[in-house]
Amino acid sequence: MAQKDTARSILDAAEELFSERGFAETSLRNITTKADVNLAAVNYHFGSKKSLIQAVFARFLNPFVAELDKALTQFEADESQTADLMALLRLLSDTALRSGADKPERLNIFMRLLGLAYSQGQGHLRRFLRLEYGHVFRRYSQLVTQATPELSDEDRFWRVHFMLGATMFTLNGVDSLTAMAEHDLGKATSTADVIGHLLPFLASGMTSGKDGA
Amino acid sequence: MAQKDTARSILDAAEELFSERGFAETSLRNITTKADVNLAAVNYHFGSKKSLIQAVFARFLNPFVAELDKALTQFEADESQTADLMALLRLLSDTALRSGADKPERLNIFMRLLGLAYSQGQGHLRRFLRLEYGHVFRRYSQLVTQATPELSDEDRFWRVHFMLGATMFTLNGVDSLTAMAEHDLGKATSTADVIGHLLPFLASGMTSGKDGA
DNA sequence: CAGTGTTTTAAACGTATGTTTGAAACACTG
DNA sequence: CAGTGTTTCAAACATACGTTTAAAACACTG
Repeated sequence: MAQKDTARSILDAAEELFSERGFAETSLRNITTKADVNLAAVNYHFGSKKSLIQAVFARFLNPFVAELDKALTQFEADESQTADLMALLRLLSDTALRSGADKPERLNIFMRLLGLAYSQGQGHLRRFLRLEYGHVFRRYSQLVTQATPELSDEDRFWRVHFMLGATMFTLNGVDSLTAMAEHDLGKATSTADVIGHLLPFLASGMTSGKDGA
Repeated sequence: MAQKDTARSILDAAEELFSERGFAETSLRNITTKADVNLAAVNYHFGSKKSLIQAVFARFLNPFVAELDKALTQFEADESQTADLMALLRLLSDTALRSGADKPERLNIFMRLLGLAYSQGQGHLRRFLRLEYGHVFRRYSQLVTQATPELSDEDRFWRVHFMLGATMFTLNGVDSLTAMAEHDLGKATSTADVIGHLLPFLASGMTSGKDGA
Protein backbone atom coordinates (compact mmCIF):
# COMPACT_ATOMS: atom_id res chain seq x y z
CA MET A 1 0.00 0.00 0.00
CA ALA A 2 2.77 2.39 0.94
CA GLN A 3 4.49 1.74 -2.35
CA LYS A 4 1.48 2.37 -4.54
CA ASP A 5 0.64 5.41 -2.45
CA THR A 6 4.00 7.07 -3.04
CA ALA A 7 4.05 6.23 -6.72
CA ARG A 8 0.50 7.46 -7.13
CA SER A 9 1.21 10.72 -5.30
CA ILE A 10 4.14 11.32 -7.61
CA LEU A 11 2.04 10.61 -10.69
CA ASP A 12 -0.72 12.92 -9.45
CA ALA A 13 1.67 15.77 -8.76
CA ALA A 14 3.65 15.24 -11.95
CA GLU A 15 0.52 15.11 -14.07
CA GLU A 16 -0.69 18.42 -12.75
CA LEU A 17 2.65 20.22 -12.79
CA PHE A 18 3.58 18.94 -16.24
CA SER A 19 0.27 20.14 -17.62
CA GLU A 20 0.78 23.56 -16.10
CA ARG A 21 4.42 24.25 -16.95
CA GLY A 22 5.65 21.60 -19.35
CA PHE A 23 8.25 18.90 -18.89
CA ALA A 24 11.57 20.70 -18.90
CA GLU A 25 10.19 23.47 -16.73
CA THR A 26 9.01 21.08 -14.03
CA SER A 27 11.78 19.78 -11.80
CA LEU A 28 11.73 16.59 -9.80
CA ARG A 29 12.00 18.77 -6.71
CA ASN A 30 8.82 20.58 -7.72
CA ILE A 31 7.09 17.26 -8.10
CA THR A 32 8.31 15.60 -4.93
CA THR A 33 7.59 18.70 -2.88
CA LYS A 34 4.02 18.85 -4.14
CA ALA A 35 3.60 15.11 -3.67
CA ASP A 36 5.14 15.38 -0.20
CA VAL A 37 7.57 12.55 -0.79
CA ASN A 38 11.33 12.30 -0.78
CA LEU A 39 13.25 13.52 -3.81
CA ALA A 40 14.84 10.13 -4.41
CA ALA A 41 11.45 8.45 -4.62
CA VAL A 42 11.07 9.36 -8.28
CA ASN A 43 14.24 7.60 -9.30
CA TYR A 44 13.47 4.72 -6.99
CA HIS A 45 9.95 4.10 -8.31
CA PHE A 46 10.30 5.17 -11.92
CA GLY A 47 14.01 5.03 -12.66
CA SER A 48 14.32 8.42 -14.28
CA LYS A 49 12.46 11.57 -15.15
CA LYS A 50 11.92 10.34 -18.71
CA SER A 51 10.29 7.17 -17.43
CA LEU A 52 8.11 9.22 -15.11
CA ILE A 53 6.86 11.29 -18.04
CA GLN A 54 6.03 8.12 -19.93
CA ALA A 55 4.30 6.68 -16.87
CA VAL A 56 2.12 9.78 -16.58
CA PHE A 57 0.99 9.32 -20.16
CA ALA A 58 0.53 5.58 -19.81
CA ARG A 59 -1.73 5.98 -16.79
CA PHE A 60 -4.39 7.90 -18.68
CA LEU A 61 -3.67 6.69 -22.19
CA ASN A 62 -3.93 2.99 -21.46
CA PRO A 63 -7.56 3.07 -20.33
CA PHE A 64 -8.37 5.54 -23.08
CA VAL A 65 -7.03 3.51 -25.98
CA ALA A 66 -8.57 0.36 -24.52
CA GLU A 67 -11.97 2.04 -24.60
CA LEU A 68 -11.31 3.48 -28.02
CA ASP A 69 -10.28 0.10 -29.35
CA LYS A 70 -13.52 -1.36 -28.05
CA ALA A 71 -15.54 1.47 -29.54
CA LEU A 72 -13.84 1.06 -32.90
CA THR A 73 -14.61 -2.63 -33.02
CA GLN A 74 -18.24 -1.92 -32.31
CA PHE A 75 -18.26 0.87 -34.87
CA GLU A 76 -16.83 -1.36 -37.58
CA ALA A 77 -19.45 -4.01 -36.85
CA ASP A 78 -22.34 -1.54 -36.80
CA GLU A 79 -21.75 0.52 -39.88
CA SER A 80 -18.76 -0.56 -41.88
CA GLN A 81 -20.39 0.26 -45.19
CA THR A 82 -21.83 3.63 -44.14
CA ALA A 83 -18.80 5.03 -42.37
CA ASP A 84 -19.59 8.66 -41.64
CA LEU A 85 -16.87 11.15 -40.76
CA MET A 86 -18.95 13.08 -38.27
CA ALA A 87 -19.85 9.84 -36.52
CA LEU A 88 -16.17 8.93 -36.37
CA LEU A 89 -15.29 12.25 -34.83
CA ARG A 90 -18.06 11.93 -32.30
CA LEU A 91 -16.88 8.45 -31.41
CA LEU A 92 -13.45 9.83 -30.63
CA SER A 93 -14.63 12.80 -28.62
CA ASP A 94 -17.23 10.77 -26.72
CA THR A 95 -14.61 8.25 -25.74
CA ALA A 96 -12.31 11.03 -24.58
CA LEU A 97 -15.03 12.81 -22.65
CA ARG A 98 -16.12 9.60 -20.98
CA SER A 99 -12.51 8.80 -20.14
CA GLY A 100 -12.32 11.72 -17.73
CA ALA A 101 -15.92 11.71 -16.67
CA ASP A 102 -15.25 11.04 -13.01
CA LYS A 103 -13.36 14.29 -12.55
CA PRO A 104 -13.99 16.88 -15.27
CA GLU A 105 -10.98 19.00 -14.32
CA ARG A 106 -8.83 15.95 -14.95
CA LEU A 107 -10.00 15.90 -18.55
CA ASN A 108 -8.51 19.30 -19.28
CA ILE A 109 -5.24 18.18 -17.73
CA PHE A 110 -5.15 15.26 -20.12
CA MET A 111 -5.85 17.58 -23.00
CA ARG A 112 -2.98 19.82 -22.04
CA LEU A 113 -0.71 16.81 -21.68
CA LEU A 114 -1.61 15.55 -25.13
CA GLY A 115 -0.86 18.96 -26.53
CA LEU A 116 2.47 19.02 -24.75
CA ALA A 117 3.30 15.60 -26.15
CA TYR A 118 3.18 17.21 -29.56
CA SER A 119 4.72 20.56 -28.87
CA GLN A 120 7.33 19.51 -26.32
CA GLY A 121 7.78 15.93 -27.42
CA GLN A 122 11.42 15.24 -26.58
CA GLY A 123 11.89 12.37 -28.96
CA HIS A 124 11.63 9.71 -26.32
CA LEU A 125 8.00 10.63 -25.70
CA ARG A 126 7.08 10.57 -29.37
CA ARG A 127 8.78 7.21 -29.78
CA PHE A 128 7.04 5.86 -26.71
CA LEU A 129 3.63 7.05 -27.84
CA ARG A 130 4.03 5.80 -31.38
CA LEU A 131 5.29 2.42 -30.25
CA GLU A 132 2.68 2.01 -27.55
CA TYR A 133 -0.41 3.50 -29.14
CA GLY A 134 0.36 3.66 -32.84
CA HIS A 135 -1.86 0.75 -33.76
CA VAL A 136 -5.04 2.50 -32.56
CA PHE A 137 -4.10 5.61 -34.45
CA ARG A 138 -3.55 3.63 -37.64
CA ARG A 139 -6.84 1.84 -37.14
CA TYR A 140 -8.67 5.12 -36.74
CA SER A 141 -6.91 6.53 -39.79
CA GLN A 142 -8.13 3.67 -41.92
CA LEU A 143 -11.70 4.40 -40.91
CA VAL A 144 -11.25 8.07 -41.73
CA THR A 145 -10.04 7.04 -45.17
CA GLN A 146 -13.14 4.90 -45.63
CA ALA A 147 -15.32 7.76 -44.50
CA THR A 148 -13.83 10.16 -47.04
CA PRO A 149 -13.59 8.19 -50.29
CA GLU A 150 -14.11 11.31 -52.37
CA LEU A 151 -10.82 12.83 -51.25
CA SER A 152 -7.50 12.33 -52.96
CA ASP A 153 -4.75 10.89 -50.78
CA GLU A 154 -3.05 14.24 -50.87
CA ASP A 155 -6.08 16.25 -49.78
CA ARG A 156 -6.88 13.74 -47.07
CA PHE A 157 -3.34 13.73 -45.76
CA TRP A 158 -3.23 17.46 -45.34
CA ARG A 159 -6.73 17.92 -44.04
CA VAL A 160 -6.30 15.21 -41.44
CA HIS A 161 -3.32 17.10 -40.12
CA PHE A 162 -5.25 20.35 -40.18
CA MET A 163 -7.94 18.67 -38.10
CA LEU A 164 -5.31 17.36 -35.76
CA GLY A 165 -3.85 20.83 -35.46
CA ALA A 166 -7.08 22.60 -34.71
CA THR A 167 -7.90 19.93 -32.16
CA MET A 168 -4.52 19.87 -30.48
CA PHE A 169 -4.29 23.63 -30.28
CA THR A 170 -7.77 23.93 -28.90
CA LEU A 171 -7.51 21.19 -26.33
CA ASN A 172 -4.03 22.23 -25.36
CA GLY A 173 -5.26 25.66 -24.40
CA VAL A 174 -8.82 24.80 -23.52
CA ASP A 175 -8.52 26.33 -20.07
CA SER A 176 -7.34 29.73 -21.21
CA LEU A 177 -9.68 29.63 -24.20
CA THR A 178 -12.76 29.00 -22.09
CA ALA A 179 -11.63 31.73 -19.72
CA MET A 180 -11.18 34.09 -22.66
CA ALA A 181 -14.57 33.07 -24.06
CA GLU A 182 -16.24 33.78 -20.75
CA HIS A 183 -14.64 37.21 -20.66
CA ASP A 184 -15.39 38.11 -24.29
CA LEU A 185 -18.81 36.53 -24.63
CA GLY A 186 -20.00 36.58 -21.03
CA LYS A 187 -20.87 32.94 -21.31
CA ALA A 188 -19.38 29.94 -19.54
CA THR A 189 -18.33 27.09 -21.81
CA SER A 190 -17.49 23.53 -20.84
CA THR A 191 -14.94 21.39 -22.61
CA ALA A 192 -17.80 19.37 -24.05
CA ASP A 193 -19.30 22.59 -25.43
CA VAL A 194 -16.00 23.48 -27.06
CA ILE A 195 -15.91 20.10 -28.75
CA GLY A 196 -19.47 20.71 -29.86
CA HIS A 197 -18.22 23.77 -31.71
CA LEU A 198 -15.09 22.05 -32.97
CA LEU A 199 -16.49 18.95 -34.65
CA PRO A 200 -18.65 20.74 -37.24
CA PHE A 201 -15.71 22.98 -38.05
CA LEU A 202 -13.51 19.95 -38.64
CA ALA A 203 -16.05 18.02 -40.66
CA SER A 204 -16.72 21.02 -42.85
CA GLY A 205 -13.06 21.71 -43.45
CA MET A 206 -12.44 18.08 -44.18
CA THR A 207 -15.04 17.87 -46.91
CA SER A 208 -14.56 21.33 -48.40
CA GLY A 209 -14.27 21.91 -52.12
CA LYS A 210 -11.05 23.21 -53.63
CA ASP A 211 -12.12 26.79 -53.23
CA GLY A 212 -13.19 26.57 -49.60
CA ALA A 213 -16.92 26.38 -50.23
CA MET B 1 30.64 47.18 -37.61
CA ALA B 2 32.15 44.74 -35.15
CA GLN B 3 29.29 45.35 -32.76
CA LYS B 4 26.51 44.72 -35.26
CA ASP B 5 28.38 41.70 -36.53
CA THR B 6 28.54 39.98 -33.17
CA ALA B 7 24.93 40.79 -32.31
CA ARG B 8 23.79 39.59 -35.71
CA SER B 9 25.74 36.35 -35.47
CA ILE B 10 24.10 35.69 -32.13
CA LEU B 11 20.65 36.40 -33.51
CA ASP B 12 21.27 34.13 -36.49
CA ALA B 13 22.46 31.27 -34.36
CA ALA B 14 19.76 31.74 -31.73
CA GLU B 15 17.03 31.89 -34.34
CA GLU B 16 18.06 28.60 -35.85
CA LEU B 17 18.73 26.76 -32.61
CA PHE B 18 15.56 28.02 -30.94
CA SER B 19 13.50 26.85 -33.89
CA GLU B 20 15.12 23.43 -33.77
CA ARG B 21 15.07 22.69 -30.05
CA GLY B 22 12.98 25.31 -28.29
CA PHE B 23 13.99 27.97 -25.82
CA ALA B 24 14.70 26.15 -22.60
CA GLU B 25 16.52 23.39 -24.45
CA THR B 26 18.90 25.82 -26.13
CA SER B 27 21.67 27.11 -23.89
CA LEU B 28 23.61 30.29 -24.32
CA ARG B 29 26.68 28.15 -24.77
CA ASN B 30 25.03 26.36 -27.69
CA ILE B 31 24.28 29.71 -29.23
CA THR B 32 27.63 31.38 -28.69
CA THR B 33 29.50 28.30 -29.88
CA LYS B 34 27.48 28.19 -33.10
CA ALA B 35 27.84 31.94 -33.55
CA ASP B 36 31.57 31.66 -32.80
CA VAL B 37 31.48 34.46 -30.25
CA ASN B 38 32.31 34.67 -26.58
CA LEU B 39 29.76 33.41 -24.08
CA ALA B 40 29.50 36.77 -22.34
CA ALA B 41 28.58 38.50 -25.58
CA VAL B 42 24.92 37.57 -25.19
CA ASN B 43 24.59 39.29 -21.85
CA TYR B 44 26.66 42.20 -23.06
CA HIS B 45 24.62 42.85 -26.19
CA PHE B 46 21.18 41.72 -25.11
CA GLY B 47 21.24 41.81 -21.33
CA SER B 48 19.72 38.41 -20.72
CA LYS B 49 18.49 35.29 -22.40
CA LYS B 50 14.91 36.51 -22.17
CA SER B 51 15.79 39.69 -23.99
CA LEU B 52 17.60 37.69 -26.63
CA ILE B 53 14.48 35.62 -27.24
CA GLN B 54 12.44 38.79 -27.64
CA ALA B 55 15.06 40.26 -29.95
CA VAL B 56 14.89 37.19 -32.17
CA PHE B 57 11.14 37.64 -32.52
CA ALA B 58 11.38 41.37 -33.00
CA ARG B 59 13.85 41.00 -35.85
CA PHE B 60 11.46 39.10 -38.07
CA LEU B 61 8.16 40.29 -36.64
CA ASN B 62 8.83 44.01 -37.00
CA PRO B 63 9.17 43.96 -40.79
CA PHE B 64 6.31 41.49 -41.04
CA VAL B 65 3.75 43.50 -39.09
CA ALA B 66 4.86 46.65 -40.87
CA GLU B 67 4.09 45.02 -44.22
CA LEU B 68 0.88 43.56 -42.87
CA ASP B 69 -0.20 46.93 -41.57
CA LYS B 70 0.40 48.42 -44.99
CA ALA B 71 -1.48 45.61 -46.69
CA LEU B 72 -4.42 46.00 -44.33
CA THR B 73 -4.67 49.70 -45.03
CA GLN B 74 -4.73 49.01 -48.74
CA PHE B 75 -7.25 46.22 -48.26
CA GLU B 76 -9.60 48.44 -46.29
CA ALA B 77 -9.41 51.12 -48.97
CA ASP B 78 -9.98 48.67 -51.82
CA GLU B 79 -12.89 46.60 -50.64
CA SER B 80 -14.26 47.72 -47.34
CA GLN B 81 -17.83 46.87 -48.30
CA THR B 82 -17.08 43.49 -49.88
CA ALA B 83 -14.72 42.09 -47.28
CA ASP B 84 -14.14 38.47 -48.22
CA LEU B 85 -12.73 35.94 -45.75
CA MET B 86 -10.72 34.03 -48.31
CA ALA B 87 -9.19 37.28 -49.51
CA LEU B 88 -8.29 38.16 -45.94
CA LEU B 89 -6.60 34.82 -45.42
CA ARG B 90 -4.69 35.17 -48.65
CA LEU B 91 -3.58 38.63 -47.67
CA LEU B 92 -2.11 37.24 -44.48
CA SER B 93 -0.38 34.27 -46.07
CA ASP B 94 0.92 36.31 -48.97
CA THR B 95 2.43 38.82 -46.60
CA ALA B 96 4.04 36.02 -44.62
CA LEU B 97 5.37 34.26 -47.69
CA ARG B 98 6.77 37.48 -49.08
CA SER B 99 8.33 38.26 -45.72
CA GLY B 100 10.75 35.35 -46.07
CA ALA B 101 11.02 35.41 -49.83
CA ASP B 102 14.74 36.09 -49.91
CA LYS B 103 15.57 32.80 -48.21
CA PRO B 104 12.79 30.22 -48.28
CA GLU B 105 14.33 28.06 -45.55
CA ARG B 106 14.16 31.10 -43.30
CA LEU B 107 10.39 31.15 -43.68
CA ASN B 108 10.02 27.73 -42.09
CA ILE B 109 12.21 28.84 -39.23
CA PHE B 110 9.88 31.75 -38.60
CA MET B 111 6.93 29.42 -38.69
CA ARG B 112 8.49 27.17 -36.11
CA LEU B 113 9.31 30.16 -33.94
CA LEU B 114 5.75 31.42 -34.07
CA GLY B 115 4.55 27.98 -33.09
CA LEU B 116 7.00 27.90 -30.21
CA ALA B 117 5.79 31.32 -29.08
CA TYR B 118 2.45 29.70 -28.48
CA SER B 119 3.44 26.33 -27.16
CA GLN B 120 6.50 27.37 -25.16
CA GLY B 121 5.53 30.95 -24.46
CA GLN B 122 7.12 31.59 -21.08
CA GLY B 123 4.88 34.43 -20.10
CA HIS B 124 7.39 37.12 -20.83
CA LEU B 125 7.23 36.24 -24.53
CA ARG B 126 3.45 36.30 -24.66
CA ARG B 127 3.38 39.62 -22.87
CA PHE B 128 6.00 41.02 -25.20
CA LEU B 129 4.21 39.86 -28.32
CA ARG B 130 0.81 41.09 -27.18
CA LEU B 131 2.18 44.46 -26.15
CA GLU B 132 4.28 44.92 -29.26
CA TYR B 133 2.07 43.46 -31.96
CA GLY B 134 -1.41 43.27 -30.44
CA HIS B 135 -2.74 46.20 -32.40
CA VAL B 136 -2.24 44.50 -35.76
CA PHE B 137 -3.91 41.38 -34.50
CA ARG B 138 -6.90 43.38 -33.29
CA ARG B 139 -7.10 45.18 -36.60
CA TYR B 140 -7.10 41.93 -38.51
CA SER B 141 -9.72 40.50 -36.15
CA GLN B 142 -12.04 43.38 -36.92
CA LEU B 143 -11.80 42.67 -40.62
CA VAL B 144 -12.52 39.00 -40.03
CA THR B 145 -15.63 40.03 -38.13
CA GLN B 146 -16.71 42.19 -41.05
CA ALA B 147 -16.07 39.32 -43.45
CA THR B 148 -18.26 36.92 -41.48
CA PRO B 149 -21.37 38.90 -40.56
CA GLU B 150 -23.54 35.78 -40.68
CA LEU B 151 -21.77 34.25 -37.68
CA SER B 152 -22.74 34.73 -34.07
CA ASP B 153 -20.04 36.17 -31.83
CA GLU B 154 -19.76 32.80 -30.16
CA ASP B 155 -19.34 30.81 -33.35
CA ARG B 156 -16.85 33.32 -34.70
CA PHE B 157 -14.84 33.33 -31.50
CA TRP B 158 -14.39 29.59 -31.50
CA ARG B 159 -13.86 29.15 -35.20
CA VAL B 160 -11.22 31.85 -35.30
CA HIS B 161 -9.31 29.93 -32.68
CA PHE B 162 -9.78 26.69 -34.56
CA MET B 163 -8.29 28.39 -37.61
CA LEU B 164 -5.45 29.68 -35.53
CA GLY B 165 -4.88 26.20 -34.17
CA ALA B 166 -4.81 24.44 -37.51
CA THR B 167 -2.47 27.12 -38.81
CA MET B 168 -0.14 27.16 -35.84
CA PHE B 169 0.10 23.40 -35.67
CA THR B 170 0.73 23.12 -39.38
CA LEU B 171 3.29 25.85 -39.63
CA ASN B 172 4.97 24.78 -36.44
CA GLY B 173 5.65 21.35 -37.86
CA VAL B 174 5.78 22.23 -41.52
CA ASP B 175 9.21 20.70 -41.96
CA SER B 176 8.33 17.30 -40.56
CA LEU B 177 4.93 17.42 -42.23
CA THR B 178 6.34 18.04 -45.69
CA ALA B 179 8.89 15.30 -45.09
CA MET B 180 6.10 12.95 -44.05
CA ALA B 181 4.03 13.99 -47.05
CA GLU B 182 6.92 13.27 -49.38
CA HIS B 183 7.33 9.83 -47.84
CA ASP B 184 3.62 8.94 -47.81
CA LEU B 185 2.58 10.52 -51.08
CA GLY B 186 5.83 10.47 -52.99
CA LYS B 187 5.40 14.12 -53.80
CA ALA B 188 7.43 17.11 -52.70
CA THR B 189 5.46 19.98 -51.18
CA SER B 190 6.58 23.52 -50.57
CA THR B 191 5.39 25.65 -47.70
CA ALA B 192 3.39 27.69 -50.20
CA ASP B 193 1.72 24.48 -51.38
CA VAL B 194 0.81 23.58 -47.82
CA ILE B 195 -0.82 26.95 -47.36
CA GLY B 196 -2.65 26.36 -50.62
CA HIS B 197 -4.21 23.30 -49.01
CA LEU B 198 -4.77 25.01 -45.69
CA LEU B 199 -6.70 28.11 -46.70
CA PRO B 200 -9.69 26.34 -48.28
CA PHE B 201 -9.87 24.10 -45.25
CA LEU B 202 -9.99 27.11 -42.96
CA ALA B 203 -12.49 29.06 -45.02
CA SER B 204 -14.78 26.07 -45.23
CA GLY B 205 -14.64 25.35 -41.53
CA MET B 206 -15.19 28.99 -40.75
CA THR B 207 -18.40 29.20 -42.74
CA SER B 208 -19.77 25.76 -41.94
CA GLY B 209 -23.35 25.17 -40.91
CA LYS B 210 -24.16 23.89 -37.45
CA ASP B 211 -23.97 20.28 -38.61
CA GLY B 212 -20.64 20.51 -40.37
CA ALA B 213 -22.02 20.63 -43.90
C1' DC C 1 10.70 -12.03 17.17
C1' DA C 2 14.73 -12.59 14.44
C1' DG C 3 15.68 -12.00 9.68
C1' DT C 4 14.99 -10.45 5.06
C1' DG C 5 13.54 -7.74 1.40
C1' DT C 6 11.40 -3.27 0.44
C1' DT C 7 10.84 1.56 0.95
C1' DT C 8 12.15 6.05 2.76
C1' DT C 9 15.39 9.40 4.06
C1' DA C 10 19.11 13.07 4.24
C1' DA C 11 23.05 14.11 2.06
C1' DA C 12 26.06 14.44 -1.46
C1' DC C 13 27.69 14.04 -6.41
C1' DG C 14 28.59 15.64 -10.91
C1' DT C 15 27.07 18.46 -14.38
C1' DA C 16 24.96 22.27 -16.73
C1' DT C 17 22.92 26.56 -16.69
C1' DG C 18 22.57 32.03 -16.84
C1' DT C 19 25.14 35.66 -15.27
C1' DT C 20 29.07 38.58 -13.55
C1' DT C 21 33.78 40.05 -13.32
C1' DG C 22 38.02 42.45 -14.39
C1' DA C 23 41.50 42.66 -17.40
C1' DA C 24 42.87 42.71 -22.20
C1' DA C 25 42.09 44.12 -27.03
C1' DC C 26 40.16 47.20 -30.00
C1' DA C 27 38.33 51.47 -32.33
C1' DC C 28 38.09 56.01 -32.63
C1' DT C 29 38.70 61.10 -31.42
C1' DG C 30 41.06 65.33 -30.09
C1' DC D 1 49.64 59.06 -30.53
C1' DA D 2 47.84 59.58 -26.03
C1' DG D 3 43.37 58.94 -24.18
C1' DT D 4 38.73 57.35 -23.91
C1' DG D 5 34.88 54.64 -24.60
C1' DT D 6 33.47 50.18 -26.54
C1' DT D 7 33.85 45.39 -27.24
C1' DT D 8 35.93 40.86 -26.38
C1' DC D 9 37.75 37.37 -23.57
C1' DA D 10 38.86 33.62 -20.10
C1' DA D 11 37.58 32.65 -15.80
C1' DA D 12 34.78 32.27 -12.09
C1' DC D 13 30.24 32.61 -9.65
C1' DA D 14 26.02 31.07 -7.75
C1' DT D 15 22.38 28.22 -8.53
C1' DA D 16 19.60 24.46 -10.11
C1' DC D 17 19.16 20.19 -11.96
C1' DG D 18 18.83 14.73 -12.30
C1' DT D 19 20.85 11.09 -10.13
C1' DT D 20 23.32 8.16 -6.68
C1' DT D 21 24.53 6.61 -2.17
C1' DA D 22 24.38 4.42 2.24
C1' DA D 23 22.11 4.21 6.24
C1' DA D 24 17.73 4.18 8.60
C1' DA D 25 12.85 2.83 8.89
C1' DC D 26 9.53 -0.19 7.66
C1' DA D 27 6.79 -4.42 6.41
C1' DC D 28 6.35 -8.97 6.35
C1' DT D 29 7.57 -14.01 6.62
C1' DG D 30 9.24 -18.25 8.72
